Amino acid sequence: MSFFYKKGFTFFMKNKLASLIANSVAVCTKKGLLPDIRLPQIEIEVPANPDHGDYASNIAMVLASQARQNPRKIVQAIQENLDDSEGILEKTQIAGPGFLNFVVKDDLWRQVLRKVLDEKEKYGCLDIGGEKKVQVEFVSANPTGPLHIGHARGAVVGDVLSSLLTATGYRVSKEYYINDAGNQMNNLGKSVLYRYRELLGEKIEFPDNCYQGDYIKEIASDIIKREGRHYLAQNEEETVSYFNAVAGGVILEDIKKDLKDFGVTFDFYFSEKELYKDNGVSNLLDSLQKQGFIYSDGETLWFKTTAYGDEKDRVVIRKNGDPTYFAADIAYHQNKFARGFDILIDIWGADHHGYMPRLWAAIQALGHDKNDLKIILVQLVNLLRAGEPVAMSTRAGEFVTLREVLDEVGKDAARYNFLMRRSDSHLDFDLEVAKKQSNENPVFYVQYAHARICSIIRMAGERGMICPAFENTDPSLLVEPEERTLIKMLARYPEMLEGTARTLEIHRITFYLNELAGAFHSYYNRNKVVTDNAALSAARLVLIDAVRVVLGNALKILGVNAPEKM
RNA sequence: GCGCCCAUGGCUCAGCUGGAUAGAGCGCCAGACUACGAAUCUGGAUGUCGCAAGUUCGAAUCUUGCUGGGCGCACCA
Repeated sequence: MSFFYKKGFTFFMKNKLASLIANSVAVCTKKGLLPDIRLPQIEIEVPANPDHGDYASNIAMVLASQARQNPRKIVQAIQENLDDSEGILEKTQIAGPGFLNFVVKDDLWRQVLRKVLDEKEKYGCLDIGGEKKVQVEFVSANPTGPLHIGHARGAVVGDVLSSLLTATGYRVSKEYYINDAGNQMNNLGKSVLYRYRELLGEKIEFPDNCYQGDYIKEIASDIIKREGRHYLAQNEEETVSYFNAVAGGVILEDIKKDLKDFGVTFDFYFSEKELYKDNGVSNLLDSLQKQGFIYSDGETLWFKTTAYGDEKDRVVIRKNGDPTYFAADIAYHQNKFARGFDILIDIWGADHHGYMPRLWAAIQALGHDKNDLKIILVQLVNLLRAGEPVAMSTRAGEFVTLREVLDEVGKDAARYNFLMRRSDSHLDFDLEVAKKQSNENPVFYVQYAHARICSIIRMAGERGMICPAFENTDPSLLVEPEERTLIKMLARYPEMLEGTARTLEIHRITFYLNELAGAFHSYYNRNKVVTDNAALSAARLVLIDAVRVVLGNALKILGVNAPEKM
């Protein structure tokens, strides 16, 4: 019997069972038990209740109206004519309104352990991406201040998504877009100048649009230390521009360092200024105007985004002649495609959702499919401390930075907490809870399962029982229901990754991990792994080693440490 | 006013894209270490899946309409 299944056990079994059913229906038709009908897509599902078998098919209910027969009668005919010549099934049963339930032989399930242990850290890696080039753009915060907790969530989502897509066969590039051409950056330079003057004795009223955090003061004070006070006498515009560059550079380096300590790295930092080189933006607009996507009302230039379903057209060149942010963004996305990416993924704060239609319109005008740009919205983080909201304001400089969160709760807990909800739903992040080393904090639950397994294997080794290879064990000794549950869960891992990659809903990984860790803890408390029975111990060591591998693989995608001791 | 998202036990959320008796964690109650790690486990109580229609063998899931909440609706980024 061949157990070659590239996309995982479940995928393999579903195909197998679907073809068994298709054959049986054909036989039934030939025998006159069923009328000559068009066979629909055969769905094989995994029942929520294990009493309903390992897999189930609703085929009889789907056929019922077409065949004008009672579903129970149809399913009986199908069951009786099922030809399991390979002997993969323990039994089949008919249940409910007409489900056909399949129980797969335990021997077959146990082969999953062989696969996990053969492939080790590669187990779960898929090739569904077909080496397509994907670019994930995320964080992209303007270097006007340190990253705060809201950025942190987007950072983890982008980072984990990138790891996931890499593991499932895409070629991924992670990019950070630096908005350094607009007037926010100008305000940064101005803010530094105000602090500079203040530090040198002037009395300053800070305008609303200036940044007032302490980091601005530090940068101003560094400039004074290094270069003195001569900027007081110089042309303000030049000084602001220079201070801009200095401050932007310093802050960007700090951001990079914070991200690195958070486990987030980028392949590329892209500066908005690049887009304006060689008149890039205006050349692009010219060419779009020739194609009829852009028109003038005499004073301003408009992009006809309504042609692609936006609610109104959008300005690209203002009355004063300056291009809008949108204009640069069109050029940026054209640039991305020009670099050869097949799929673009943008990760935005959910408050930007109104911006989606115009960007989709733009890429369609550029000749791409709407589906080539996927936009993931990340909802804001509700920061709490012991249940009480923490005030946040960027301008006033009152916010909790990524750095502070890292220092307070650590990388693993912070990352895991951000991954426990769908990214498009609000997230309460409680600093006190994230710090707790208790079961209120699921990251420890999962890490503990991993450490516990390592500990058992260590202890077995000390007693002279080295964790054996699958070939040297008798897996048929694994007969406990908890063992079957664990094996089935390991088998589901590649399929879970596939669904996660397809939907880009990375929270599914944390839910899977919680379940797997729970199944293991439960098993552990009921069954002793290392016993006097050498053969049984060997088989169980192989089982928990496979659990360890899968826990480790999934945690690796999340960028969370899988400790051997805690 | 228009558009997008959301509504599931007391709280925070899942629900594998239409399946069988809707699940976890926290909290509450009652139990389990002379034991491979108790950061764990076992059992119990809690639900008109916001409301109302529709689609079909079958709806938390799809359609429409309400109600209630979040967020957008710049020649800001």
